[in-house]
Amino acid sequence: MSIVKTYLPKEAEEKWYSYWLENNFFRSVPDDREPYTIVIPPPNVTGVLHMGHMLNNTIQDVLIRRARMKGKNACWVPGTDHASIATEAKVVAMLKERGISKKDLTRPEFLDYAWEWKEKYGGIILEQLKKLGASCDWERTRFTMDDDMSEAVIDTFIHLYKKGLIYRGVRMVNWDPQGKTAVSDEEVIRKEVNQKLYYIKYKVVMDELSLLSESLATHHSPLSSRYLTIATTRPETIMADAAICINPNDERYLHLHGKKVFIPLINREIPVILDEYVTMDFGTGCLKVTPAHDLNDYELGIKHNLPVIDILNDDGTLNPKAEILIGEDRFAARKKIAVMLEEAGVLDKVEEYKSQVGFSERTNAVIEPKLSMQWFCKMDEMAKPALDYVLNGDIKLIPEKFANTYRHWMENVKDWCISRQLWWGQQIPAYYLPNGGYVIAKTIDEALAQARELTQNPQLTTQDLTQDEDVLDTWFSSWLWPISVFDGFKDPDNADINYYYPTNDLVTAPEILFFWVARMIMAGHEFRGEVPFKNVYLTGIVRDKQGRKMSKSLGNSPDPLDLIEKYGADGVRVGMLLSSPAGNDLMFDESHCEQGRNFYNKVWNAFRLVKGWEVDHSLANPNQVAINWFESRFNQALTEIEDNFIQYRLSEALMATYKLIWDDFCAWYLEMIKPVYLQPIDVETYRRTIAFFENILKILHPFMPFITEELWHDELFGGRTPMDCCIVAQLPNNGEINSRLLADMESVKQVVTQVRNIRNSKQLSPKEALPLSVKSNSGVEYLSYKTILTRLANLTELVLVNDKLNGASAFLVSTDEFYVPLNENIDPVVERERLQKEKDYLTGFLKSVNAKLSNERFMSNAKPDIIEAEQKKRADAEAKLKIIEEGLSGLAN
RNA sequence: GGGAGUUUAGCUCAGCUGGUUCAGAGCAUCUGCCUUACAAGCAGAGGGUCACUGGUUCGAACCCAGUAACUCCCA
Repeated sequence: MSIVKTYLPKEAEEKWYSYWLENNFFRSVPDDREPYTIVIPPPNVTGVLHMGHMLNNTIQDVLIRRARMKGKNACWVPGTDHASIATEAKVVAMLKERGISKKDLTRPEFLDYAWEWKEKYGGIILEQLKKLGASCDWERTRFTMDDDMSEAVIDTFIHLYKKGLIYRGVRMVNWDPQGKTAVSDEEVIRKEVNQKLYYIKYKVVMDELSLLSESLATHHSPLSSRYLTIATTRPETIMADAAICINPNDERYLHLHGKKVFIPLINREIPVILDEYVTMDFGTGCLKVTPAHDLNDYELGIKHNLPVIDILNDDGTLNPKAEILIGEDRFAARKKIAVMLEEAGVLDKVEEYKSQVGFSERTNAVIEPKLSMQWFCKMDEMAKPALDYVLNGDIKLIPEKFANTYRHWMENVKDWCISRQLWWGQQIPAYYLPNGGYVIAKTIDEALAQARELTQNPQLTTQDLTQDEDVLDTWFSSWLWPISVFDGFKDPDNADINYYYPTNDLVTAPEILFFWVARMIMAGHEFRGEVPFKNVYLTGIVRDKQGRKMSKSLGNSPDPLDLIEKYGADGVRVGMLLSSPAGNDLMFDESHCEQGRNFYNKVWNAFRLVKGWEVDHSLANPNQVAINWFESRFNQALTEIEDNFIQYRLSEALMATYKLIWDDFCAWYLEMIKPVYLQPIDVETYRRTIAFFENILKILHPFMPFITEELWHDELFGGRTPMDCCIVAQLPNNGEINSRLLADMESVKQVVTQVRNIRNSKQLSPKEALPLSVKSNSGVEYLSYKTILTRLANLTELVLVNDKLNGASAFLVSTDEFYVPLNENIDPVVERERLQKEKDYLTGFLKSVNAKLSNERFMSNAKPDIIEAEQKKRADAEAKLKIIEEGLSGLAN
């Protein structure tokens, strides 16, 4: 055979991907077919392909290819996200390497560098997706900072501002002191960290009365009433304390009600306040309240009307309001103040303590809760319809369990901080007036007009206006993605948006269900009055074998491109999908890719077999039964696969395809029909087998696009026109299923297995043909399967008998009795043991069935078909028992 | 601390409305085979107290309650 024994994917991948591109198979323009649309979750423009992308995009590609093969107009829109903070960080780092500091650049200069960087590295991830086989319509590639995409963002801001949904205000935000920007809650990663819990004594301000009561009551309390002790992980913030809070029900501290205390080291007086918010059994039960530096304290401060003392600069160093340690970094200050407290004799003790600390997703700096002036988008009003879409099923979350989480979040939604103290992104269209106040406008000219009107001052010039320095959160771009990629803002009634929107499926990670998916739904409702997509398929996290999330810092993630190199894109795709039900984390193991590789190699070798056959037109077709069986089996599998896809059970759809091909087609069908070595095959079997093979290529294509396209074009399948490609072939239609034939064949397969088993256990060579006698009690006509049985079980003869055969190896399939007369004697002891075991099992089984059937409550409560099934079980078991008992008594003789 | 989820074979997971000979699949393992498509393979086989304890029911992996362990989200 001239064809190589193992399939080499590399060449075919490059060849066919180019071919698909050249022939515009990924291109979609509106026509009169039904659309099927997916918008890609735009990866960060700074990103490189990681395993999460592989999983996510493999799923999208499977869905889009299948839709294409079902005759839909399939459109997969690709693109990237400008990722303001991540990209800005990378550009700053790049400039630093070149010896340039961001501080020394003007905004336009910096942006020039940023765009330069984006042009150079921005497309990498999309190129990598091509290696995976992603069939995106690349002509539609978008970037969230493209001019018209940015315009949509600004228009949206203005629209929402006019509606009163955007406002400016001072709020507690997550401050990244390294990036010197606010970040959203979702960009904060909480990690458990070993910290220290410092117990600090605050001196109580004493008056004479308290001194008196102290002398009367102290022996009840182990704590000195001259001091109270608080526990904190952040001693450097004591200078910002506004109060000490205790629980009014805490009997230990009744004597502190209405008192004041001194902050150590700076001796500022602060009140003791009462609030049930304080947990009595945490720490000492005394809580220092620091409104400027803790979200809960901030709220407590508002409730008790406490002053806000902010002692930190934007970069995390202490400012003059701290009075001491001015200019020190917060962590250096923490160490120093511990020493100072110790020296002052007010550090009671230090304990090891584990707690959750927030880190910036981008810079990994410890997040500082900080009060600052920011822009916010109101969420309540928009959240309601967005919640309803999911609750009433207009949008389905897959798996459904995420609806709970979604609901919880939407019912407790907080306003969205949309400003970021960065340059890379869409600059907020707010223009400040010289005397305070601001206007919101798309251009500076419009801003000027508004400003003149507002101030009634026609002398104002653009020079007098200052645009807000900040940019908008990247998610404020990406929430518009399903609309903006089709120009739905610029041109709300254009052909594309009318045709493709709402899109069909969104494939993304549950981590961004809220800050991306939910907001897209809000935007969809706000700007189109419609859902942005109908189904949201939530993938899991790709983890390593030990269950750890794959990450660069852990170094536990394989490079996806290396995997493709090693196992082929088809192998990796299958590897990703084999064990990744929706919503479940994927425990990735390279062996899955190996399994994928083995699978395409199996397909390749099945092809080699068929390819090698010579046809003899004079031969009759001996394989009609096998052909009919496989046809039915194929149609049955088609239904199973379709059913799995409807339920988005992609792993199971793949597994059904895998088993159909490997087990039914290769292990059974091809073995049934393949001619003896170097013998020709009849034309009918040949023709039908090739047709089966072609259908197999079709159903396999969405999972393994490359090998299927490669084989599709082989001359075995006849001539192909240039546009006749597997990628656009139409999936086979459901055909007839002969269930009687399928059931019979299950018995036939069991017979084959049993005979092989006998051979195996007697250590006979597979080459040794054996005779087989059958006493059929079930009505299955085994003689009509004689060709198959003879072939697969390697029989010398198949004869029907009316009586059991003594001295032969026997087995039962259903209620049919089979006998293999062997030259050697059957060991009666072993045989008796075998039969007795089976008898015991059946007796027990029959007993349980009888118990049901004689139970009145079962008979009156169970559905008729259940009862019928039980009756059949009883009949079958009784028949089998009878046969076995005959066998046993035969042995006794 | 609040909420959600998970727990089925060595591993990764199915198991639908409680009811078929129901305890499954793939991988891994073991045994025998280099049998002319494929050793990346073929033919067989062995693996489980369905986390635990109760309850409901004629009947529970499945429903209910509690317990334990793990995971995620929110504080």
